[in-house]
Amino acid sequence: MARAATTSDVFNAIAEPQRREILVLLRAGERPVTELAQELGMTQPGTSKHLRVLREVGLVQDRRTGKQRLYGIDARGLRPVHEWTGGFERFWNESFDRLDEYVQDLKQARRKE
Amino acid sequence: MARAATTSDVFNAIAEPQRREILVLLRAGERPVTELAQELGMTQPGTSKHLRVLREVGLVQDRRTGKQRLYGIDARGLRPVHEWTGGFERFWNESFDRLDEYVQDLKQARRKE
DNA sequence: TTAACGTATGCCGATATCGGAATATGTTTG
DNA sequence: CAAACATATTCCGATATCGGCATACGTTAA
Repeated sequence: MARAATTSDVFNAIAEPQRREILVLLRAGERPVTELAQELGMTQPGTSKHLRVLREVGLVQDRRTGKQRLYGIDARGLRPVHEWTGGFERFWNESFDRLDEYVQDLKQARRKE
Repeated sequence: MARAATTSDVFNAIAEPQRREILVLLRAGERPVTELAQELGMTQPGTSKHLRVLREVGLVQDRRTGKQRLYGIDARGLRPVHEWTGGFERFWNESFDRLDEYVQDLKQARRKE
């Protein structure tokens, strides 16, 4: 088995730097592929492929206007990622000393099992 | 070029479900590989490999106690991910109505093609 | 209809991934 | 030292990835 398909998982979809960059660019508004390609410094087909992945996990939407196809963001899918990482917030909010303390506590609790 | 090495990038490291599960398990306290392997339902070598990736991006630390090697979390590296996704917060904080409206607009524009 | 434009898809090569099995490394105990 | 235990590494196969290039598809305009 190789890695799970990027296509099915948001975590995987945003593991790609260029795709993250696309999302950042789209935050400023809808854009056609060609424009994105230019801003990313990559080819149009390459950009189209990244957009496809993002579309399949639901992070972008597209709509046609004449010959153009405008891509827009739908970042709701990022919320689970934000929340998941948020579940670790105490690990960077607590001071180092307190973190150590916490870890010590855990150790002790575990010993009692 | 294939995908960037999991080894150098936190986004990539947490793209793997099993690795995310490891982090969740470690949130409750330090654990040796064998225990993690059991809880994940995977082999010890397999688990060791995931731990290596997590260690290389700095999300876990290990320490020796006798024959055992205890793995503990160091989730500070997740902060950038949390913050990056936080940059899109307004897209899911905006009222559903407004978002819905937006989506309806997109659909309608599409029907007109 | 045909031409021109914008975009998507298909094929390819190089590489990385994940999991399994066997084995190597390292630590403690007798 | 040797045996037992805990963990890491290596090799492998099947598959997925990303980027480039050529080309197919779809829409508009002449």
